[in-house]
Amino acid sequence: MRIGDLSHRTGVSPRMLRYYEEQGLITARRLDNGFREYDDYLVDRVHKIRGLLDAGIPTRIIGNILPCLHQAEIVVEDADPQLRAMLVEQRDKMTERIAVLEQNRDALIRYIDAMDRAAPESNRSSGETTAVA
Amino acid sequence: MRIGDLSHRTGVSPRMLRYYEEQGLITARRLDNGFREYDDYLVDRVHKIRGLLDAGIPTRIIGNILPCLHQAEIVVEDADPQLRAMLVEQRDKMTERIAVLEQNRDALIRYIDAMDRAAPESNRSSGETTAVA
DNA sequence: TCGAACCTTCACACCCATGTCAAGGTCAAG
DNA sequence: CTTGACCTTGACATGGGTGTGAAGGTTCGA
Repeated sequence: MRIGDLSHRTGVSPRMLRYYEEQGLITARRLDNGFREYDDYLVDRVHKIRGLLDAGIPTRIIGNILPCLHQAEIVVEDADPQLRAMLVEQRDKMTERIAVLEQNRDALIRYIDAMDRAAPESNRSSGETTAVA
Repeated sequence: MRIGDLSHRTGVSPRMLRYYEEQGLITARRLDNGFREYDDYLVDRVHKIRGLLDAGIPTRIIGNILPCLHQAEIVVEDADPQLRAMLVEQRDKMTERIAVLEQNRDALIRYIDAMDRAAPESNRSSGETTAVA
């Protein structure tokens, strides 16, 4: 698949796909004409990158943890303590971010509920659920 | 409390406190000499701002949702549907971010576990727990 | 053969969160 | 009165993620 295809399949601009490559997050083979050729698994990978980026993780960190994210048990023979420390740090930062987000989301939920209770009948702008999911 | 105090109590630089004020996230009274004077409740507020910023929420959004975050039931008489839509959107984005972070953190946890199983005895760099907290 | 649609690299430009520095005012302690 | 620690505003700088445009190559269908 070429860069336009990957872009369409992921909703990420070609500009950004080249940037992620430059940052070492994805790699592409090259066709004879110089065009980038991407493997299918990169669609998922790019989605994962987007999610992490949106969650405030910078590309440098993403690059570090990405190899460890797909499945464990694979190539865990090195046991580099540096790497382990970094992973533990990122794990804890994520846990912290999760706590903050949950707390604030719950406050939002309560506020929205209060609005709805204060003004029944109105609001409810089409196909949207107030459920917590 | 003046800016240096607030800075010490929150770990946020004076520069950033002024910036948050400029962005409408906090406000300060002024003393006769022009110095900013902060109320105690701002310590918590600044911590909250930091948490949201670290979680990838931009100041503009923070400014919008912050008034709704402290307690519901207060001044919910307006029932502006614009506001409600924005809150719902942010609630959903947070839920999404939480899901992404949990998923990736869990992958990290599995990977770390796998490392530890592959290389017992070593690692374990002092006072750190592998528990999920 | 031509044009459209794609690709390449490179560069400039933007926003945002942040640091840092300069030039100056306030105030309390020595 | 001076010094040092604090405050003010304003400006310039930087890094990260992103958009956009120029100048040019490839490919394919009319």
